[in-house]
Amino acid sequence: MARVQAERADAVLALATTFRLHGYEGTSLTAITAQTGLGKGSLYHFFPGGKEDMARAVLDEVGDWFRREVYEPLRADGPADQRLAAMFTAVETYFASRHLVCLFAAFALGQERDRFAAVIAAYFSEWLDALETATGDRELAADTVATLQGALILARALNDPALFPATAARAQSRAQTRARARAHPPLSS
Amino acid sequence: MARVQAERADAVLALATTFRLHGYEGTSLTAITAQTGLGKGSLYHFFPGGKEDMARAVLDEVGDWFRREVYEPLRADGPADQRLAAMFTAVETYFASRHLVCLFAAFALGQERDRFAAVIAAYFSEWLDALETATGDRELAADTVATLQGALILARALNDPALFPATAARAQSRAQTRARARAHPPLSS
DNA sequence: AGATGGCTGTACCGAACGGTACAGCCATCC
DNA sequence: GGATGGCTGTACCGTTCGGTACAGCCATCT
Repeated sequence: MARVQAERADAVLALATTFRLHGYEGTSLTAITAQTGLGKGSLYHFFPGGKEDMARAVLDEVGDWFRREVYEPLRADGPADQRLAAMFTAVETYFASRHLVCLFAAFALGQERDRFAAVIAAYFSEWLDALETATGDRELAADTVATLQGALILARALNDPALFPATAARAQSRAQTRARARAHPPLSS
Repeated sequence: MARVQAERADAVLALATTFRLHGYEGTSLTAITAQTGLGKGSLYHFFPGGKEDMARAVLDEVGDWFRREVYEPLRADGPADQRLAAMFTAVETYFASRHLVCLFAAFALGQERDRFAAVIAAYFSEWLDALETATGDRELAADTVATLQGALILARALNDPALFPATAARAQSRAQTRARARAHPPLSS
């Protein structure tokens, strides 16, 4: 029993890499068997729904990770500066070891968006909500997430990994400055 | 003779829509024949290199458009405010009628990135260079392009088309403000 | 030791894939 | 009114696709 869940979880980790590198359409079952080391029989035992089932498991796993490591800290107690810093640290280390690809962004661009529309929208709107909770500014939240996502694309497109943390750092100080200004408004406002 | 080029150009336009909606891997020759109204024979007459040749023609066409309508105005004479405004107007109207998908971003995320790496990198680095020329600030250029690209993803993911122009408008005023500050630095700096 | 059942590899399926070959249509030009 | 050649539809190629069927291995439990 424990063996089952452990190996399925391992498979999900390997699947995440494959889907990240090749996208949904571009991921073939052959590539999956190579990456996971599992035969088709095992795959369809763990994921009766086939490829879509596998992708959904990966999206769920990633979504849970962000919920736990990114969104919750944003809603925690403490100064906004600290909560924002926690988010940026988590996000930067996450994508640095994930080939600078956000799975949800990749799925949002292709035709697979319709198939996974609900879970994709949930991922981003939860992120926006948590950031709005931390900063009190919905527009700032949108600008921040957009900058991060765009920086991932730029870093991939220019094949310049350092561009992501550099852009993220500027977005962080901008967000912290504006959140601070909002918490302690100047007299003129 | 004129007939040839005209029909190939028409095919490229139809191809752009197909690749935008389905990505490179997700675009089948069957879908292409349906969208363009051309049989495989005609397609392989116009594009001897097959699917990759078709995609490359589309990327070239889009790249030329941006070079002409976006990058050149950024390098033109006149106040930075005006050049930036021209860029944002062109970009917003462009993507609004293109399903809010940047073809180069979509290709940068998938496995097709390697195949088209050079032309993808050229598209973004030319954009950054032109923006740096207009604002004198490389980091501002990166932040601006990243915000625009991220806003496209957010708008697609949340299925909220209005999010793109709203985010773009904030990025525009931010860029104009900072470019203005750079041109007329305050005494403290 | 024997039975159970979760798990696995392999062979295979029909469909669709990207790509090729080629006969012929039909507007142009002499 | 031929002859030319750009262009087109169609049949077909080998390969790979996602998915299924199933026999059997082997750790567990009695």
